[in-house]
Amino acid sequence: MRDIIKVFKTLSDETRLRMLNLILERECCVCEVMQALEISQSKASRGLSALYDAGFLKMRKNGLWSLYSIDRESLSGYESYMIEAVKGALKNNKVAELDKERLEKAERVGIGCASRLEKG
Amino acid sequence: MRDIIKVFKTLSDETRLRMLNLILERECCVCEVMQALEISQSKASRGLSALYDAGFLKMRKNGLWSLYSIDRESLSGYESYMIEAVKGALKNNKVAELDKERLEKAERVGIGCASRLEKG
DNA sequence: TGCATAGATGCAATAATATGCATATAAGGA
DNA sequence: TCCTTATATGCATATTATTGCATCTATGCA
Repeated sequence: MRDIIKVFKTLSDETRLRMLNLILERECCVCEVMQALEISQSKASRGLSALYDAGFLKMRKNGLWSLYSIDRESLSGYESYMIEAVKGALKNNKVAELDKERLEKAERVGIGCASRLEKG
Repeated sequence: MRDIIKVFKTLSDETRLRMLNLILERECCVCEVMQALEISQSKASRGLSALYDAGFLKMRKNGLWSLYSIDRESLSGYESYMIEAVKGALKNNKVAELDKERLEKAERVGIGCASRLEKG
């Protein structure tokens, strides 16, 4: 029971939902999430680690950067579904769309940053 | 976005999960829920109305009794799935099983009480 | 070895939730 | 009309969550 409560608690916060939705686009580092969502560094870091603790995200380190992405392999069946539900709920949502637009334009703070890696 | 946050918030509480799980068995009145879960009357009433507000339950009045049941017809797709997830998560859970045992034995407080109606 | 940088975290303030107790409401029956 | 009973709710308090700020840690590079 604890696990499912943790999952629901983690998802019952707008910022964390927006983060999850954003990372469905692609792997992100903390600095990109904070820029895309226009939130503080500590808020971004804490939100991501909550999603990580609840089992939604995996993380890899690359130099100074922490790169978070959906943990597709380890998601339980119902967690996968929750993600779909979130995706559906944020489809065509203005806030979520702006988040994604800002992600495109996020400053590439350093070479280890997710988007920079992606573009070679 | 608000709706899904409300759904997640509502489900991120042990008492309310146990209530939902209990009502999956059958329609219940407030007094049965309080006996089955061994909680106070105000806690039972508030928990049920939260589940109602989030769209999981429907309610009908019968005399003095408020009878709550799963609102199968009006559930959105993802809400139905959440219910399945809760059901799965509480399967074989000791606490949840005790809740159901106590529901069987719940005192029939009056003729309008759900279980009494059911048994004719 | 020392500096710069990305991210994590302790602490304190604030906000949001949950809960008990007392009381209100509404319906049935005397 | 008054009394009883099941449920709902206002209020005060307790509990938990969120967040900013400052600071710490770990890594890379000069």
